[in-house]
Formats: sequence, structure tokens, C-alpha cells
Amino acid sequence: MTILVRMVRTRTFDPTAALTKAVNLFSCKGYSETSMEDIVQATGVSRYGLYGTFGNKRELFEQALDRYADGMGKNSFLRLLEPDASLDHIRTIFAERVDDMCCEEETKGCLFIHTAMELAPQDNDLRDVLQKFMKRMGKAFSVGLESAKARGEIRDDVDVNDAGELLTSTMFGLAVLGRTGFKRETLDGIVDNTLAAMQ
Amino acid sequence: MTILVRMVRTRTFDPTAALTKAVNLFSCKGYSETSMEDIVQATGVSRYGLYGTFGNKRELFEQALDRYADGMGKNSFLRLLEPDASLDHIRTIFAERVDDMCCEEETKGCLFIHTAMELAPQDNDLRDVLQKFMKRMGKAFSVGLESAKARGEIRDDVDVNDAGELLTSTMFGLAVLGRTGFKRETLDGIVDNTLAAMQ
DNA sequence: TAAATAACAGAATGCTCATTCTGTTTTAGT
DNA sequence: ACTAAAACAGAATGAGCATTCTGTTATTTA
Repeated sequence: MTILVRMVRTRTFDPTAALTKAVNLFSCKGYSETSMEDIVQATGVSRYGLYGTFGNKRELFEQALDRYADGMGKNSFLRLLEPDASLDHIRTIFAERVDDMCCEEETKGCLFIHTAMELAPQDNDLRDVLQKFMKRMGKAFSVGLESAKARGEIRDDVDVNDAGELLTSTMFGLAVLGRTGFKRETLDGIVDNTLAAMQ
Repeated sequence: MTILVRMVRTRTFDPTAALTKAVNLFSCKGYSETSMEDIVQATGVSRYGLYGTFGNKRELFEQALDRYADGMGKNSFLRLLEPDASLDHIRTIFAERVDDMCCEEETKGCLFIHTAMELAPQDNDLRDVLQKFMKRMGKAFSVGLESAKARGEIRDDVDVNDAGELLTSTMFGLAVLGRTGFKRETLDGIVDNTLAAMQ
């Protein structure tokens, strides 16, 4: 059976670009503080377009979360999976994180934390998705740490699985302190001390 | 000038108990997901009583945050300021934290994180209050670590100020992972590894 | 005992929001 | 050019919310 859809009027917006805008809004303000109207304004896409393309707010959020995780993966964590990954790669990831959280005009926030605090307890599906992303983060750290260990940058007795989970947790701790207005140097110090303990 | 207030009908509820209930609701669900109606239900106190006693929702929340911080101080951090504080005291604080976050029926959440994510960027007063509480936490950790160091439980080269901030950050990282459904053993492992690095 | 008024219970108000509905515009195929 | 239907803009709907208002009850003081 073939379903024939006749395209009579062409869509005037780019769903990918719209989703990017939604990701920004959600990660900055969280789920409930971001209204569909906010997204309409920010994207310039009509309600009709948003609902038609993304379903409803909950589904749009899930797609935003996917995209966010994807972005984190591509922009940060993929490097850790390459065989020449070093401690510097890990440092860079944290430095970018600190940058994001300490940006003067508007802290970028963290969609993972918003999801964990606002939605995870009430929404098992979303919680599982989130947990999967976080575990992936930990795994990427572990792989990176293993490479760094091979380069002699990490102590031999460090369990990279445990350390990967620890660094994942650190990412969230930093974000919470950043949102609370802690100085960049404080966050940098936490990163330095955390990593120093593994060297 | 004296203002005479004639108390014609006695209040039938205990504001302290009501605030305790509000603290629980807010720390479990955060600010916006907790309605005044929820608080009316949970406390059995009428709207009239809540508004008359606590002002409005925002002010009630601030008082809840104060109380929450007070409770954390009294129940956990005060011990760290005593001269015989040891690494065990610090371990206990983290164990209680993990217990709170991994409670099967209903994760207790963390009012600090809710405040940081939901309100801090929009409400400078609240952000400053929160920052003060967090710094106090870090300081308490530092003092406890200093005592533990004197007992030989912490390495001499550990900077207790830095380490106090690191442990504060760890508290929040744990909570986020707990909310996302990570297993108790994972959180315990993070605590063990974090503290092991200081021994 | 009577009067005054704070405490109370819950209805009313006005707002914001997610979602749906309505009427209009656009464009592929005839 | 004409038609059909998808895309659109924005009004309408209905629910939930914080807060205020209204009428009732209880208790102290005179």
C-alpha cells in the first residue's frame, strides 16, 4: 500500500533550525518556563507548523533533548573516542562547559539537569532516555581516560569506569554552581583538582 | 506609638509544621510544579492562612529555602565544625545524601538545585541567598577536612578550601544522577573515589 | 452576654498556557 | 486558469494557576 501525499503548499520554515532554537530555549529556561508561544516567537514558526512537525510540547522537548545530546556528542565527546584522545581533550570539554555556564549575558543552562529535575521523576520514558545519554557520557569519559592512561597522563591505578562516572557527575555539579553565579575561577579550580587526583 | 492587635480568633495551624510540609513539596517538585493548592492540600492550611502567614508564593519559597538550608546545616554540616570532625562525618553526610536521592518511593530532590535551575537566573536576591548557602556548605566541608587532616585522614598537600568547593559540587552532581535513576552503588562509588583522592 | 474582628472555607477573578479551530493563502496537478 | 488540500495566522477554548474577595465562625474583651 502506498500513501500518496500531495504537497500543495511548501513549508516555509526549516525544522532543523527551528529545533535548534527550541533547544536553546529549553536548555536556558527548562521545560515549564518555556512556553509554546516563546518558541513561536523565537523561531518565527506558527503554532500550526510546530504542532504539525513536532507533535506537542512534550514530544518537541524529547526531540530537543535528543538534539542536545547529539550536539554534545558531536561537539565534545566524539573526540574522546579517537585513539589519540588525551587529558587535554578532557580539559577542553570542561573548559567549554565552564564557558557555557559562566557566560555573562545569559547562562546557557543544561538541558540534562532541567530534564532530571523537572521531568524525570514523572516521566519514565524521558528518564530512561536521559539516563542513556548520561551513561554514554560516562562511557566516553572512560574511553578518553583510557587513552590518556596509555599516554601516561593518568595514573595506572585509576579505574576508568569509576572515573568516567565521577567526571559525569562533576559536569552537573559545575553547572549548578555556574547557575548560582559562582566565579569562573572557582569552577576551573574544581576541574583542576578533580583531574589532578587522577594524574 | 503602640499598635494594639486584638487576637479574636486563635490560629488553628502551626506555621512551623506548615513550612516543613512546604519545604518537602518544593524540594521534591520544585517551584513552578508546586501549586499553592498543593500546599493547601498537604498542610491542611487554608489559602488565607498561607498568604497571611507567609506572604505570597515567592516569599513562602524563600522561607522554605531558608528552612531547608537550616535543616541541612543542623542535621549535617554542624557536625563538621566540631573540633573532632573526621572523614567519617563527611562520609555520613554523603551517605545520607545518597539515601535521600535513591529513596525508592519518591526521590526527595534538592531544593538548592531547583532554585539554581528555575529561579536563580531571574531572581538575583534568591540567587545571592542560594550562593551564600552553597558557600557555607563549602566552608563547612573545608573545616571538616581540616580536622580530618589533623587526624591524618587527609593528605597534607590537599588544599581544604579547594576540596570543600569540590565536595559541594559533588553533592549536586550526585543529586542529578540520583534523580535520573542511577543506582545507589554508582553514587556510592563516586563518593568513594572522590574522597579516596584526598586520602 | 454582646460586640468586634481575626481566622477560616471556598467562591470569584484575572492571567497564562497548551492545544484546537477557523478562515485565508499558496501551490501542485489537472 | 481552476481545484484541492496543505500551510499558514491568529482567534477561540478550556484548563490550571496565584491571588483576592465574600460570607461565616470563633474567641477575646468590655
